[in-house]
Amino acid sequence: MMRTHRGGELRAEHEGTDVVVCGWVANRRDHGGVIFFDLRDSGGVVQVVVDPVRPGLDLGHRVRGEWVLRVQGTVRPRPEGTVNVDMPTGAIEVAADAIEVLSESEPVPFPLDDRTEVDENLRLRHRYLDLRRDPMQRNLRLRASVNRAVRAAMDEQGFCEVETPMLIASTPEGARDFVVPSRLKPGHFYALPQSPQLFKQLLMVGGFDRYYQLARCLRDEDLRADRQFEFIQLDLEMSFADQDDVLDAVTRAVVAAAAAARPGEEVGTVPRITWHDAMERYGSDKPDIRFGMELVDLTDALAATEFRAFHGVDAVKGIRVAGAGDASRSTVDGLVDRAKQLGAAGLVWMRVRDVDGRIDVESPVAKFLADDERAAIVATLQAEPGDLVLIAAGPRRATCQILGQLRLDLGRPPVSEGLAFCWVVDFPLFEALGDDGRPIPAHHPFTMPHPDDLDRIDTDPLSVRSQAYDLVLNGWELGSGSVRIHRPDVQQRIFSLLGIEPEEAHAKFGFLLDAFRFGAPPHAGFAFGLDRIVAIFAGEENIREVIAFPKTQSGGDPLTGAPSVVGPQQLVELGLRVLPPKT
RNA sequence: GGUCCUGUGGUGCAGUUUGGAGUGCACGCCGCCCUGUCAAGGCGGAGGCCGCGGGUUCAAAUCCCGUCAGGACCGCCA
Repeated sequence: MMRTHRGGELRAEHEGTDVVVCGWVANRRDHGGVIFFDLRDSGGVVQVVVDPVRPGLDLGHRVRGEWVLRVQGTVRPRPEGTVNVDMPTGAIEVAADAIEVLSESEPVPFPLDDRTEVDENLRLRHRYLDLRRDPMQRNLRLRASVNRAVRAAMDEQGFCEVETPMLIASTPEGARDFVVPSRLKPGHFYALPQSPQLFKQLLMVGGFDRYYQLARCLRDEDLRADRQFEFIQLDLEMSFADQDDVLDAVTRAVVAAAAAARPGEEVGTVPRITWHDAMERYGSDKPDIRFGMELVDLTDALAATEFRAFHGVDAVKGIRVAGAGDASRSTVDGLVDRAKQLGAAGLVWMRVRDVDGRIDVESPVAKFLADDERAAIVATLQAEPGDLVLIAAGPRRATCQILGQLRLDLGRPPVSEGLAFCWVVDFPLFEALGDDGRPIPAHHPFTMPHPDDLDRIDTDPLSVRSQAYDLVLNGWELGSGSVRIHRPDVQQRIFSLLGIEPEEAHAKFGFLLDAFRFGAPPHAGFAFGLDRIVAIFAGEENIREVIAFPKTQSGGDPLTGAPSVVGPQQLVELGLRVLPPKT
């Protein structure tokens, strides 16, 4: 037997026990007459005491950081006054009787303690060392417990886990596909799945009325702090289910995940907000509802104003920054610049003041506003002396989004603080009209329109809501889903509206449309990103911190050197020829 | 495709604004000393293509141009 215990799990109750522990030397303190090692294993760190004059133990002087040791010894209480209350194992130590060096180590290229912020490129090049560090150990173990909780929650609700293929046909919709050349059919390619979307709908037709999968998804788009080429989604689909059923099932899964990751932190009921309200109140379709500072509509209050910037515009909206009335001129000028950079024509700021018992505002534009208009602004925003008020005017959507961004700039807490899930429902079916006048789907073309809006689909498509919904946590979009169209006639209407000819539809999605001819159940589904939810649970701003072997922003892996060139023979076999680089 | 930030012994930083000898701090590494430390301590030592290339200059870590790498963001991500 290699070991009897994990050293990091030894406690006072083990006193007197003969143990064998294995691990890495996290630190050594060689006093000459006595040597201490901090031995690290997956359970934590335990102190090993070595008396180097004992036979066989003089090698203790030679031992260095990150050597792998097997230590046989006795667990004993630490002497009076040497207990370390900061360590879980601090009450005891392992008195070594024998030490076996299992593996030596060169000096490591960066410290493995968690006090030092190490260059990320260096961390990734030696990810196997980085993984030894406490934050990575914690994050990946947290991730595993989230996976476990999610699976348990899905199993409990009667979902059946089904794997779907990684090598599939490319469809031109959506993100850029990763493609894989076919050897047996040169000139033909597989695509790696952007999501199991079509397969899970086929599973519904196939009678698996509750499917889920921790699905690996791949999209060849530029990387970000919250986006990698490949990522994991909890993907699910339900037959004979409506939007409420899906929201309920997903809520149970994320609440279970939160309970596993953040025990003792109450998630509560997950609120629902319509897309329209999210845009109006937060200026975003992924509202961070952990804090207030909501957008307030001032259009009506200023309907009669003669102030040019507010006159005759689509919308005037404001936010109240509580207590920021003492912001310096350079600070507010910075906010104006920020707003302009975001596309605003300008930004009006007002310091709310108490003038002889009367609340009024101090602002460069105060003189252009009537007394009752200034009063209306203060009243509508419920502003108080000492507050700063920011007002933007212009096209409604843009104005909301600009103020929404300022709201985040000014008030957003660190992402790790608190857990505020919310559902955003009633998304518009179409995002906008394309250059050809055709509506552009906001989700995907299988999304069921809202039944109340169906009659406007031809006359006023942009006003049509869909049965699509997003899940948001602390202002991060975790995922989205929808009720699907399962009736060929409705699907045909949507396709023709989008300008997709029957032949084209058949070429792209023929297998799904065929399947729907043979008794397709009504179904709905969802998918949310595990990397993102785990990152937030872990208090990380960056999903690379919860992925064992992530890619850099330029899509490379400094550890393995991917992507790399392949040999000519490999290309020949695949029927490929590489073009010379563009000059 | 674009904007911005960063790149200095093994590591983390300062130095760059205002050009003047590779100058400094902390950690690590090597050697010696040391019996209760836990970021051990003391003494001594080694270690540099200032990312790379070009330019300006009497002189460049420092200014300019380009390039590479990492990061943040825009575009992109149905």
